[in-house]
Amino acid sequence: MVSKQIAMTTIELKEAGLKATLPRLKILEILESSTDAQRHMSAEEVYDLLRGQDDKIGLATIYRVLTQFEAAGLVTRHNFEGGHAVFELNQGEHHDHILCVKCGRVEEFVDETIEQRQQNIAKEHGYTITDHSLTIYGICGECQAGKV
Amino acid sequence: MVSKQIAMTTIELKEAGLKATLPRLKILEILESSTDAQRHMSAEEVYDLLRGQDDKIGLATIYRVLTQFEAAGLVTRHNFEGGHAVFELNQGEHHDHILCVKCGRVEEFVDETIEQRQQNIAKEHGYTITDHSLTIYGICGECQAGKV
DNA sequence: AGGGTAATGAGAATCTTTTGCATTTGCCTA
DNA sequence: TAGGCAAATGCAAAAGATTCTCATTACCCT
Repeated sequence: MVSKQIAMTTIELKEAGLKATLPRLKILEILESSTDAQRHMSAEEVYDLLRGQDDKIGLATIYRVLTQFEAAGLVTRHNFEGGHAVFELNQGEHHDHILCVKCGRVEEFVDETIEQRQQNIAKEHGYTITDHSLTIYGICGECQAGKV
Repeated sequence: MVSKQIAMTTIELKEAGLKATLPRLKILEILESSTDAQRHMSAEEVYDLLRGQDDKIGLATIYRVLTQFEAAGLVTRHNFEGGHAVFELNQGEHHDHILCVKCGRVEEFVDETIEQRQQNIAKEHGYTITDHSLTIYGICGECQAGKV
């Protein structure tokens, strides 16, 4: 039921300290219902998906809301290559990304050793970590296999 | 002597398979003479430096040349946070970055353990690595010390 | 030195993201 | 539950970064 979905997202927004407005609910819904293959979406993609289901929400609002979600810790913004940022719903633990430069597929991974080393490196340089981003670019198995 | 500098950069360009034009020589010179504190420059910054020494080179050319340099392996483009790319001359070995979100300082580091783990992760996922980028964001010692 | 080709400059165009402002909506109180 | 205020939204314009177009200029080869 849509109403139950909405009810849940309303609570999430309230908990994040954000007023539960319709645009915010819709955007959060889009992010939560995204499949693995499209967990990483640009503002434009969210905009198009919402237009597709004829909830017209202004692009400016999408940007504003995603930025607020980021500040509230609900989503993470990634500056992968390509000139536009992509957003991902925060769920589960922190992870890094490996993406295919041919087909654009994005996969996630967690590596405790790397996490640990990063902490050490920051300490050695006298930094307090606020964030970090590790992205491996490569060619995925499928793309190596053939079709391009 | 400037002429010796030019002579050297000319050779570098030729070796990279690029015609040795004046704009390319000037841009390469700027990159090579940059201090550690400004090894990572945006196209706009290169443009301003060149204007400062009254070699007026169009911004479009800066972008074109930097992109060619990247393709030729002379420089690396980084998409740090902040909406604009920065370029860095390739010299010495590969390295990653740790940067201060307060003052913008960028430092470099190399960690063999992390490099190794990345290779393993790529292999586990069936990828052939073409590139990777690890950036740690934090607050440097100086900025923690005081002056916001 | 002369010519063909590739490179450059300037500005227009494009793309992504932000902002200003009038209008609307969520939420709290009476 | 209605009323009102502050916050949120939509639209259009602006801003910032990067790319493209095309006429002009500069390399490089012979």
